[in-house]
Amino acid sequence: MQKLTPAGRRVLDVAAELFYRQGIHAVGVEAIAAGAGVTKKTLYACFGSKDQLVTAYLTERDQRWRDWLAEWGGDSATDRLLGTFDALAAWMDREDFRGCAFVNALAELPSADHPAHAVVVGQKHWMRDYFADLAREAGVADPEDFAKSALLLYEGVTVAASAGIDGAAAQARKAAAALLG
Amino acid sequence: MQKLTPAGRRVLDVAAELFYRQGIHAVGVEAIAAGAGVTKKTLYACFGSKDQLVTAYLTERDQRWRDWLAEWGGDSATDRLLGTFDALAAWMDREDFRGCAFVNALAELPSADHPAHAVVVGQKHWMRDYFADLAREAGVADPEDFAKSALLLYEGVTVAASAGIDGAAAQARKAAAALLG
DNA sequence: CCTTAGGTATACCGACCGGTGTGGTTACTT
DNA sequence: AAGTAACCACACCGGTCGGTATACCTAAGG
Repeated sequence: MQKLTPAGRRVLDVAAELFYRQGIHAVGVEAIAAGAGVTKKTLYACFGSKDQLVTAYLTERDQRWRDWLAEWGGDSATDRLLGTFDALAAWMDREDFRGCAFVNALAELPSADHPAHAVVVGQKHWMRDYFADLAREAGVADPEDFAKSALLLYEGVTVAASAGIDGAAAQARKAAAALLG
Repeated sequence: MQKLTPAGRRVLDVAAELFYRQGIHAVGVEAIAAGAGVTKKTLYACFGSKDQLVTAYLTERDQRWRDWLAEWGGDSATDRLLGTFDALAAWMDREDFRGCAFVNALAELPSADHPAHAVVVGQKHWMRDYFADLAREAGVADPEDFAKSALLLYEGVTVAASAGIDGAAAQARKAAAALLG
């Protein structure tokens, strides 16, 4: 995403908030423009279409999550590996959680042709590779195998939490530790 | 759900297909009525509102999944426990999978007041209890703890599969077996 | 000094949304 | 024979959707 004009920046911030909070289909461009104190004309000048605005929203959110993870230190590779679930717990605490934005987007955008689809798929594969890299560094016997299981636990956390199941992140961390052996 | 008239039955079948395939917001009552060969008047006589139709769709899908699980036999409690992931794999193969209908519904219906919300939450808690009961029967040391982890894996499978990750169900089964010790 | 980028405001477009009203037809029940 | 439940056809409602058109304003840069 190239640099945005001040108005474009406001639009993307408001869109991100509304899309996540209320869902993509449920939010109209009119409401986004109004929330950003901007006319629809400006919104369309900056993003071209609602679909592209959605894609920009997901792309930026993906980047923010990767930055969040990168800053989440840990002494050893194992610490950083299991720390992923602590980072997730902390992320979910920041806002009133409404599930994984990428999973939610997938639910609302069935067409595989939608540009947002690739962003979501990319994010999940990146997470799996992230787990695999750390597992390799930690000397896990089969890093790819562990990474696949870790991804399942990771995705399970967001779903379970949004369905009102408490302590999902801590549970996932415990299970992942058990799988490490 | 009380018994439906033939027209109501067709409406619910078509609605289930369209809601799952295209998403709830993306499907209008007009399209459902047309698909069922029925007028909107009849649709509203049978279900009252789109929200109630959505709720009926999820409720029936929940029941179908429980029936599917119940028929999925297994010699021992452990077999039935791990067999859940085989049942899930088979379920996902039946149709061209588009994720967990309940998770998708949650993504599209942010309001916790929506009657469908309770159906989704109920389904997830039922699954956790299902795992816990089987784990207890199988003599697992801490059945509740295992059930929580199993639920995470279970939810992870549907998300990962819809994000194009192959072999998620088999991976979950393997991980669950490892957690059983 | 004049152009251009980045805005403003407002009105408009066709299409579709969930939901209702009116009235007529069929078929089974009592 | 009368009544009723289940359905059809069709027209209509106010509201919102994503997106565009016209016209004007303002500040920065050659």
